[in-house]
Amino acid sequence: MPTTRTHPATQRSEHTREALLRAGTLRFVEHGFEGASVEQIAREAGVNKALINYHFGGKRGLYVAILDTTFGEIREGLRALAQSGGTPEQLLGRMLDLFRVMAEERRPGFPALMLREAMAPGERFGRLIGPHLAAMVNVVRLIVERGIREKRFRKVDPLLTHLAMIGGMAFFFATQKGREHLAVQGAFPGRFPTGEEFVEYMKGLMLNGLAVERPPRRPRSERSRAK
Amino acid sequence: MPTTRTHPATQRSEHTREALLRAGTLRFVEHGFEGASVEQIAREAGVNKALINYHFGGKRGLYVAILDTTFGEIREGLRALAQSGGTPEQLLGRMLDLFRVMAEERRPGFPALMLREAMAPGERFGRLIGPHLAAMVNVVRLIVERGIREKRFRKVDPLLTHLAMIGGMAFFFATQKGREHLAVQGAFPGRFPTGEEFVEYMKGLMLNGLAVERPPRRPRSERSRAK
DNA sequence: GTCTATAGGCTGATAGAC
DNA sequence: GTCTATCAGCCTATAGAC
Repeated sequence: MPTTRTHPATQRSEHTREALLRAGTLRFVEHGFEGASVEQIAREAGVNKALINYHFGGKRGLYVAILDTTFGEIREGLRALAQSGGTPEQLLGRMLDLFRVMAEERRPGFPALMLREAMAPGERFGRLIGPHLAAMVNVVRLIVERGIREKRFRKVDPLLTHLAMIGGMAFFFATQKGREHLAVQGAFPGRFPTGEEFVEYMKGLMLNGLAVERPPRRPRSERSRAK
Repeated sequence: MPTTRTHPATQRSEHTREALLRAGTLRFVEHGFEGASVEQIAREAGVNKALINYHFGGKRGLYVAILDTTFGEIREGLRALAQSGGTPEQLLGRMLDLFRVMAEERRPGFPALMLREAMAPGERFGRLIGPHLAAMVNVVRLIVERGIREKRFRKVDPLLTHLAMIGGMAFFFATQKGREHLAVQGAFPGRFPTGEEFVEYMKGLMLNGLAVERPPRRPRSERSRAK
């Protein structure tokens, strides 16, 4: 079988596989499954295009392998997070940090992969991505439900909370390149916020937005400026 | 010229154009530009595929026409919103309502179109979508800045506010079908929230999250349950 | 304006030498 | 495992009849 290695991994084949996974990720993230071509991926990986068929059984096989490894890693990170201690506020913050690290460092482009799959749900969507997404929803749900139980959060819907928070994050990181692109053309207004900036903003928004006590409608006077 | 009509619009050609625009939107939204085929679009529109070239000058021409009309309408709605009166809170709420109406009724699929473009920024991205996005950012910026000036909002960054809010909205509506799909397979946890539900949630999150007075860290006792 | 027929390019995949 | 050569299929676009 091509996809499961028979020889020790200390061979050129390992390099080939990983080069294809890396180049494939880049192309699939930017152009989607249909938009990417195996020739371009192979060229970018510096290997012959026939090797995509040999190692992964075809274009779709490469794509599935990429989704698998990517979301497997995300899920592992979530598992560790769910077991760690702290207040619900801290856990939510740590989840946002994890998302950023994955999106910017460990698995660049994973938000775009996720979004593309969710927008064009084929058969594979449910089987492949579904369980991983469900795990993500579940972590948020546990945190939010605990926050509510401990009277730290308002009685919000955990699923809607997940959608608003993770949706905002996925959108931001999936469209970072687009903003850069616009920036170069001078077509985008204002600054080009970094991932860290956005994550800090999101933490503030969520923690204030979820907090129990409602602020008074009329502000008395100017106080506590957010730095 | 094919794209600008010379004859009165009371002809079959008008029907053909609109059938192609409608079918094209569906296909482009679901499969992206590369993933959609003109043959399928023409079949779905019930017209001959050569007419795509006649009326729009080709596949790309049809796509551009779709982006143009879609985002033109969004922008018009925003213009009206910006001129209407009310508190910053009301304006933000009305903007979210407008987004939902556009995404679910007037221009189904527009969030997906926006996302796909933003994820794969080509040359046309800046020229075509850029100005429309800039207009969107600008409306949020004006509202948020007024809210801050009037001491109703915290001193938040308007651009980050826009990204979190509109990003969450775009994500939600672009992935609605995906959730339905998962729901059928039983792979998605929990309910399947409607657009209206999500918009109401987002209003609450933003207004609480942006509000001036910070809630105390320790809740005194259980009060004011959010309905 | 609409349709049929067809051209021409590109894509993913495979057979077979090394 | 890697590479070259090649194929069949699909896709967009066009020419020309009506």
